[in-house]
Amino acid sequence: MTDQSYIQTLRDTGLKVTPQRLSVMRIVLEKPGHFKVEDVYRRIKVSEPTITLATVYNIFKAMTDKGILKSFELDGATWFENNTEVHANLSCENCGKIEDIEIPEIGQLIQKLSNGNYTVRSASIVLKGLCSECTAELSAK
Amino acid sequence: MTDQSYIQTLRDTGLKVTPQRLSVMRIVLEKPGHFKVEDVYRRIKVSEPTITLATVYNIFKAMTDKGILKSFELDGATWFENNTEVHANLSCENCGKIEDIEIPEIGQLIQKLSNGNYTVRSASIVLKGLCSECTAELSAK
DNA sequence: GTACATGCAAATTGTTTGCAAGTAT
DNA sequence: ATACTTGCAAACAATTTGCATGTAC
Repeated sequence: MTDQSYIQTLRDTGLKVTPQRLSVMRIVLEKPGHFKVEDVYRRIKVSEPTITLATVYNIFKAMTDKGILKSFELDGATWFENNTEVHANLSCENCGKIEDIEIPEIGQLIQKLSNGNYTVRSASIVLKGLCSECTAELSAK
Repeated sequence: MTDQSYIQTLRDTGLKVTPQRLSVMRIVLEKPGHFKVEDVYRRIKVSEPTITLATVYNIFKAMTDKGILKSFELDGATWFENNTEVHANLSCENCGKIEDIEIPEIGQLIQKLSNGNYTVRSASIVLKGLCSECTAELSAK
């Protein structure tokens, strides 16, 4: 991903282009991942010491409102991710990693709800257990 | 539900029977519902003024650990419910109500994950949108 | 020039902790 | 008798707010 594409995304969604937003985007849009505000803030602060936590909060909120990111809550904190498709996030109680699980059927089930008696605008599916790696490792013994 | 059944539940799960726990159970096990610690605390405090928020937190944690309740996070707070089956909670952005949605297939999908490459110990499915009532009302116009 | 974004400090909200005193078993 | 539970106050973590200054468009 290039800065040009980030700038395009901001323009497309009606957000102004600022160095702070580009800094955040370089971290959270570079590759699939899960991010906490505090962590991203600390990473950016190294090269841009004037940035504040409140600004990073603002940026995450703006990007989520515009559909660039998706958020979910886990253990008292908000996480952000660039995978905006309906999917499950599995939090591994062994290694701490968060793993995306694509479950195409779930997207369809939720779609079906929206065609029925409900209106569904967002879905957060958070699982706790063991990721694929830890499941394999611990059942191997 | 009777106090006797609550006492039984506590004994069965290895929790001691205390007046504070019974007070909480009378509220959260009486009928299907969704509860925040703070709200339950305030309701109990009327008749038992010595109870503290920390105690109510303790009780919810103990009951959830024992599988009597289930929890999920929504808009920065933890909610508890007595429906311990896998289901979705839909938070209505119009009326504020939280509605249970039973989706039998989802339980099976998650079961399937657990039989596959993952180990799933808990699942939290939180939807935002419009509840059945508000969906009907707003599409009627 | 105007509306939007940032930086900063302080406030707020939800939750946890440590510990002494009390109580269930 | 012992381990668990409660009450209380204080601490903590995550997030939000208000406002002056700064910047994108």
